[in-house]
Amino acid sequence: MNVPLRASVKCSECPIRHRAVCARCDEDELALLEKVKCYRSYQAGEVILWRGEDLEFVASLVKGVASLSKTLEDGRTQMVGLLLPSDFIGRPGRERIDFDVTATTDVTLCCFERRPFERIVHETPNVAKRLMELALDELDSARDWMLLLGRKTAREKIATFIEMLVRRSTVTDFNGVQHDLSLPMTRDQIANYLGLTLETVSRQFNALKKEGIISFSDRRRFEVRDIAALHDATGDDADGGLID
Amino acid sequence: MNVPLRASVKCSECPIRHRAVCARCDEDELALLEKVKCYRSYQAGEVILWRGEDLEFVASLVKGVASLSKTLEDGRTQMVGLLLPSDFIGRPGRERIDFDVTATTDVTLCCFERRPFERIVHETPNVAKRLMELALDELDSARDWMLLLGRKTAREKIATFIEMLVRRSTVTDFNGVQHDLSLPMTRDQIANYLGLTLETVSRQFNALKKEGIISFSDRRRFEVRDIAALHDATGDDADGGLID
DNA sequence: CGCCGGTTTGACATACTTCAAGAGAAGTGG
DNA sequence: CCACTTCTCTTGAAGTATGTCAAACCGGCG
Repeated sequence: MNVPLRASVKCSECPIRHRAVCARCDEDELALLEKVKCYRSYQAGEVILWRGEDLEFVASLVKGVASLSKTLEDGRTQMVGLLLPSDFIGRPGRERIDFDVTATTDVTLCCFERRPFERIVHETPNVAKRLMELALDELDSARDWMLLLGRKTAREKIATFIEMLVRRSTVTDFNGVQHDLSLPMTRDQIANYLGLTLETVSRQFNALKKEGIISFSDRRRFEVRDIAALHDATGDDADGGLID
Repeated sequence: MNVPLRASVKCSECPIRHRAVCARCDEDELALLEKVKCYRSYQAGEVILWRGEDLEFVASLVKGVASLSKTLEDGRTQMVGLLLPSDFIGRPGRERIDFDVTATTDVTLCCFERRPFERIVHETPNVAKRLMELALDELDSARDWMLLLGRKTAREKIATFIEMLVRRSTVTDFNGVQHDLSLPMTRDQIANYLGLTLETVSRQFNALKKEGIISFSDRRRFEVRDIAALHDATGDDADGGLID
């Protein structure tokens, strides 16, 4: 459990300043948080929190990708959430979590000890409010995921997954040109995310490739060649959830 | 869209007083809510809210069962939530919802107009806090459901579903004796809940019946004969989530 | 009585999994 | 720099759980 502490960035220069739990804070409130925060890093594959473990800290994800997952007795596992920068780990008023949190890529967290943080939540409506928004956003995406898991075909699942990657990455740097995107996880992890096997994931990726909808420059980096066809393959309706 | 208004029960005598959004309110706060509340009833099958529709009210479910569902272009549908008494419909700060809400059985709601309610939330930390708890509970059960949808077999899904019914109903009246339970929905609705077809649901019910794990007194009423075997069939581990 | 929605049951189809083998990359140590 | 291992990914062949289609059943109700 290698958890090197790293120097923190100043809040005012933090890349997730405007989206994380602190998004609505004014300067004074930010100073309050700044006093108790500390950075931690994890390598890809490291477990950040075990299911059932006592939560000693809560955190904002600053950099990288982490996943929430649940496992059945016999080892079948299902990811139940994907955390991207600005997402929050841990909940006010909860001492435990019922899933494992794992670093999918190298990850940097902005951590707060749970107790002091809860006091701040209690006294800072702007933090409490933002926390509520984040929880509701997660609920929305959990429900989209339920539709995918329960009703979509393998092909639709893969297409939806790719479309989500495109959307969540071009949000950050969009200037007309489509860059290569990279899969933040292995086929196996994608399978656990989509409720499939890794073989099916592989076959569906290659099917979309053969149809010219996507192309790979290497096993992890790809490009979308035909975004309309990709969308058609998702099974969603025309404007599906694009009401940002 | 038949929405007869019904006389409200006094909050102090309300059956969901201690679990709903008002659970943490004191007498004064309750009076505030009492002033703006009103009851509405819906018949089984009626749509309470359409996806995308403007939310004019939010509500607590007082009596009955309602469901949240999402539908793909070609008609495949997936339930993404089941609302039981004390569950909340609608979210502060959200003007729309991205799923349909339908009355599964006859339903009674305790409604609040959205705007006045949001003002109350803003000024009443006890309501805001409870709303947060309810959202987090929903998030937890959404994640359990994702594991079920993504990784469980038809048999495990049915067993899990029955176990949930047992748990949520004996919570209310537990006195050692196990009464008949009734399925609050049709096979078709159960199928949409579990990500199956109605035929598979029917077959799995009958399989469990043949094995003596459950028995039916009629198509809707059943009894659990072997609760240990039922639990084994869920695929969950021994103490699975029973940390109430 | 006859219809009707919900349900059961059977026969068949198939999407996905499972099992197995091999191909590429990527790292390790000599 | 080259074996050697290891890990991830691909591809094929075969198996199976679940879906699809169709018919019959059942209880309730006009």
